[in-house]
Amino acid sequence: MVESTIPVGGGPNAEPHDLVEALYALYAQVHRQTPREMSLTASATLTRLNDFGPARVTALAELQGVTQPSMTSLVSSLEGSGLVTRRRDPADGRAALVELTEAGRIAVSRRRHAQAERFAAGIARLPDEERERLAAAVPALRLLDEILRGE
Amino acid sequence: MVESTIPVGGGPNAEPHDLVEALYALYAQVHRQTPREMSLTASATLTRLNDFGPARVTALAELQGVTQPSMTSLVSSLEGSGLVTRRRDPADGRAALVELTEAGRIAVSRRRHAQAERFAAGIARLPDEERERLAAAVPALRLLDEILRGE
DNA sequence: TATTGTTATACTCTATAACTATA
DNA sequence: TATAGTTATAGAGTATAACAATA
Repeated sequence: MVESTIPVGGGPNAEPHDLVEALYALYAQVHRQTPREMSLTASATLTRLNDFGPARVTALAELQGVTQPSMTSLVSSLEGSGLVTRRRDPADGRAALVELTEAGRIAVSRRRHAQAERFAAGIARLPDEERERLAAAVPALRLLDEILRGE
Repeated sequence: MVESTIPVGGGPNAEPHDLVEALYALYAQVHRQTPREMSLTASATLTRLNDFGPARVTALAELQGVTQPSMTSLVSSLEGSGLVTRRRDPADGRAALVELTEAGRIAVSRRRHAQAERFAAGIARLPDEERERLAAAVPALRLLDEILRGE
C-alpha cells in the first residue's frame, strides 16, 4: 500500500492519504461555503490574469486544465460580463491576448475579500500553534501545486 | 483591505486568502489529475458511505451541498453502476437508506489508492523542509474543516 | 400539514470534432 | 503543414418547480 510506505515527512502519522483526505474535505467545505457567483475555473482564471498579467487563451486553458474551446467559451463569457478584454497579439496574428479590465480587477479583489473574511473567522478559532503550522505550510501547498502542474 | 489586516498567524506573508487560493488550486489540480471515473460529489458521497455507513438521500445532499433532486439523480446513477443500493428505512416509510455495495467499497479503496499514489509522487519532490511543514499542517487542516462545518 | 423522495425541465460547464486564419 | 483560436454539437451535473407517498 502506498499509504503506508511513502510517508509525507516529519509528521508522525501524516501520509499522502491523510493529506489528500484533509484537502478533499476542506476543499469541499470551501467550495460549499463560498458564494458561487462564478465557476472555479472562472475565478482562478481571473486571479491568474490579475497576478500575472495578460495571457493567451491556450496558456490559460493549460493552466486551468481545460480544453482550448472551453477556455474560448469562458473568455467570451467573461468578456460579455466586462471582466476581461481580448486583443490581437502584435507579435503573432493568430494569438489573442486576454487582459483583465478594471471591473475584473475589482471582482478579483472582492472575491478575495469575501473568502478571506469567511475563513479568517475559522482560522482565528484555531489554536495558535495550529494556525502557525497552517501558515507555514502555505508555500509548500503552492510548491506542490506547481510540481503537480509541471509533471 | 482584509488581506493586509487579518494575518493567518506566524507566517510572514500568509493570509487567509493565500490559504484559500492555495487549497482551491491544489485540490482542483489533484482532482483533475485523478482519473475521472466519477464526479467530486460522487466520490465524496461514496467515501462518506464507506466511512460512516448507510444514510438518507436528504442527509447525503446536505453533506455534499447539493439539492435533494441532484442527490436522487446521483444515487440512481450509482445504483445503476452497482456501487450502492437503496432500501426502505424500516423506521420511516418515506425515507430511503442508501448503502454501499461491495463493489462500492472497492471503488472507494481504489480511488483513495490512486489519489495517494499520484500525490505521493509530487510530495516526494518537495524539499525536505517543505514536506515536513506540509505534514505538520495536516491536523490543522482537519481542525479547520471541523470548525467551518460547525459554524 | 410537514417531510422524504422523485420526476420534469432547463441551464452551466466541459468535451470532441470540424473549421478559419495566420505562421 | 503546424499553430491559435473559434464554432458546432453533445454529455454530465446541478438547479427549480411540481408531484407522490408517508408521517
